[in-house]
Amino acid sequence: MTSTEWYYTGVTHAPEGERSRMITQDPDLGILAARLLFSLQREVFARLAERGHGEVSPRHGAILAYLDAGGVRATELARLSGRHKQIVGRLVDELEALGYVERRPDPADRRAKLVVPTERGLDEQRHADEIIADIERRHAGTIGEPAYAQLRRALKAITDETAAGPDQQDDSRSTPG
Amino acid sequence: MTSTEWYYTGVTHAPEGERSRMITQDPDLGILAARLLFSLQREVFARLAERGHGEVSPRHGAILAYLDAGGVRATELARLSGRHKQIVGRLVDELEALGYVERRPDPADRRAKLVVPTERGLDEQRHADEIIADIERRHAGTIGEPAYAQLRRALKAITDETAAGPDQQDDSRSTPG
DNA sequence: CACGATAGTCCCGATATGTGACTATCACAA
DNA sequence: TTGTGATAGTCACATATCGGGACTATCGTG
Repeated sequence: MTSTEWYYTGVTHAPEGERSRMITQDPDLGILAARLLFSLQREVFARLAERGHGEVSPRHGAILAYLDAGGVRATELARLSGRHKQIVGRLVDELEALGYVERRPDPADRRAKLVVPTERGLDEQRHADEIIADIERRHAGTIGEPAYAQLRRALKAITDETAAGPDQQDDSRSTPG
Repeated sequence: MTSTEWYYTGVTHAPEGERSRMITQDPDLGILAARLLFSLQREVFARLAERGHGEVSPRHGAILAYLDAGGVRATELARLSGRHKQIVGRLVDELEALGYVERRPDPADRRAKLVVPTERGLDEQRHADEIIADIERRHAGTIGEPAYAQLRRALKAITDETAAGPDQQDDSRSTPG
């Protein structure tokens, strides 16, 4: 989790000298999004560590989250995750060294290589999926199932409005899996 | 925007070879949070740049978001933003060089210094507030005012459950100020 | 007035990211 | 079948960013 940025607030007309307090009481959308993301990252990777996956960091989530058993090209991973292909290459190097993925030649294109999860990589994915599902269940318990379902729909609708790429920094550097 | 991490997905039981596609169709909470945060960051700082504040980055948001006219101690900013105090010190150095803040001695404690926004800093805050409010209005238009109000309440309720500090990376590196 | 804690800063090393260039291969068309 | 421009992946270098340790000044308490 190299969390890398902060945000702002839509607090309206805070009286002088009270801004920092108002922001903590009525945080803007950026702060809410950041808290949601980083708290999720913390918990997911802490729990992954307890389950034998202590060497992967949120950075690797950009790769792990989008792998599937059939293999995915690095370029595709870059597109999905919104990272530069050089960075994807490095992350794949690291994951390969840790035994989470393998590179195989793509039979359909000799320039390309498929990034394929190993059994360990698949295990990490399963654990990460479980952990996130568990967190989501907890949130559903906090605000109620219907409210949580609506929250997810609303987030999906809002985020579908915007696209993103390497120069648009879409991604979810937050997904571990 | 040095966005720095990605996340995972709670996709349940994706059939082999279909994971990456399912994730894009039904992204997990981490990916949703990341997209929300980074798209907001991109837009806020792009629009701030158009309004004469092109030299501040999302990193500075951790400071700018929590300043108020009365001044805030660096330690308090570190606590609010979840960054280490060394980093806060550096960000304040940068903002001071750019003319957004000043350091003044704290009359109540000769060890401490108050970080006080200059007129330029206050201008940035006002613009950032307006931009975020505008984005929030757009989102409300997309999913409806009541749904958006509920989204905000739900996010607040969920994020209030978790605290965060320098070693818990709460913050919202996303807020510009 | 001693003692432990706190505010802020400096220094250094570790981490992470971005850019440019390069090779191999592909797709398409003349 | 050969030439051309585009694409996949990688290497190397520069830059940005962060984290830990240590240090000074000051506080607060007994």
